[in-house]
Amino acid sequence: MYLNRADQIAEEIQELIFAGSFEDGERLDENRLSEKFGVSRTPLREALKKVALLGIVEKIPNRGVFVHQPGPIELLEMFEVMSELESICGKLAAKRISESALKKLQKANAKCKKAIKNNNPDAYYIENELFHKIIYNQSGNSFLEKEAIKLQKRLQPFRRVQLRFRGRIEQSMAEHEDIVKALSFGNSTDAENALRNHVAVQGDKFHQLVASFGKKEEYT
Amino acid sequence: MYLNRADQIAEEIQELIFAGSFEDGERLDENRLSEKFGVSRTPLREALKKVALLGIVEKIPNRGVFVHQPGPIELLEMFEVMSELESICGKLAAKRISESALKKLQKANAKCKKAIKNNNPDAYYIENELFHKIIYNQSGNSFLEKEAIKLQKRLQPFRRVQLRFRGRIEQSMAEHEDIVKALSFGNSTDAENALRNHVAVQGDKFHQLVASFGKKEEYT
DNA sequence: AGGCCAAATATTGTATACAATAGTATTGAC
DNA sequence: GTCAATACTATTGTATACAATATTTGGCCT
Repeated sequence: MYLNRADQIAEEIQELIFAGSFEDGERLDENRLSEKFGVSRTPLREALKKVALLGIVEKIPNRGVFVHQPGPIELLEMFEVMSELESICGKLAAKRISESALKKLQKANAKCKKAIKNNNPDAYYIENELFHKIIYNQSGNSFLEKEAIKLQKRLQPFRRVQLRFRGRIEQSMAEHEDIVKALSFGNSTDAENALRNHVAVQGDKFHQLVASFGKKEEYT
Repeated sequence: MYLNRADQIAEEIQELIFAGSFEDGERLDENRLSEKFGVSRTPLREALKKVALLGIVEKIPNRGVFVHQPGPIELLEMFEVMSELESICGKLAAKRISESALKKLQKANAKCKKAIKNNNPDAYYIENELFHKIIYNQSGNSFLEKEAIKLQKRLQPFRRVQLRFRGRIEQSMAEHEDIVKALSFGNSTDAENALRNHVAVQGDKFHQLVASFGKKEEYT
């Protein structure tokens, strides 16, 4: 998938925001950024437009674009939607998943386990992401799949923070097992609930998320 | 909410596509369109970028943007997601809806009825949209609300076609009653199911949608 | 001194000019 | 006559120049 310079820059700006390189509310100066990326304002503005439409920054006409790091409430809202989306994917996938996809899912899960044993968080994140993406894909609804991937990407940095909490990875793995079981049995109700619970921010997870808030940079 | 010319044009292009003014697969020529709208290519390109990111047209680098009218499969997929989103909104709203919102909901519903009695489809569409938007809003999740509104807007023209089928509007109204009832009783399970069913394309509605496909212009 | 209006400055929005890329047609060799 | 290479054309992508809008600063009046 080829990208022109403007789209490349859009990706890079996203990464920078996710990495916390900008203060909340900071204005993204077109001149400064165009100089930084070594391009003119035209492609840079296109990049900013893209980032704005993804909802990562806010664009105010004739004023500029301002980074908008989601606050705790907004994050909880996004996680609530994510958990419901995953739940739906699970519900549908339980009925529609193929044998080969089931095998791939088990493989990805095994790699997750291995990554934990090797104490390799980066590998875990990658395999975990794949695990979930397989489920999105097997929902048999490519529109749903795209939406889920979009939101997953946006929440990714916050999920990582969450998993740093003691015991969370182990719990997460146990939940994966339940999910795989439900999907292989074609039990859509179980799959639905297991996935909703797996992603939802409730109970301990709620406190962990709130506690970790604003401390992102400590864990990078 | 002020919009600059580029964003205005983006809206207009969307409308044109929804209205079926372009063939599926047709290339949106930048020069032609910029002349048509009386602006230069710069704001027009920004408009196209926006429309592309909304998923209404496909942009191929160095080739141009091509309109992509959703086919039956894609439509079914989008309706499936819409019905689930509405279902979630209903589930949450049942627990969170305020008294005043409930009143507004009943008011909107009454206006829907009135519109039918007066044989005024345009009024019905507007009030029906409001009815659903109140529920999105009362989900208490503004992120979910925004996503629901976005998809609602995209599916709007197709919903209209559907409602043209005999008996559909009456059935739709009866479903509204059930939804209001469930919400006023705070019954989240009923609200969830009623809304999913109300929006889902199943049974007769499936055949109607498929049958109506490609006949949009007959009903405008 | 404080507030308000106006000029200056900075920044976004748009137009035009130029560059790069993809698609098409023409010409030449076999 | 067909295929391929190359020049040509059309179209998108980017840079720069200009216009419009918002913000800031400085001066004036009260």
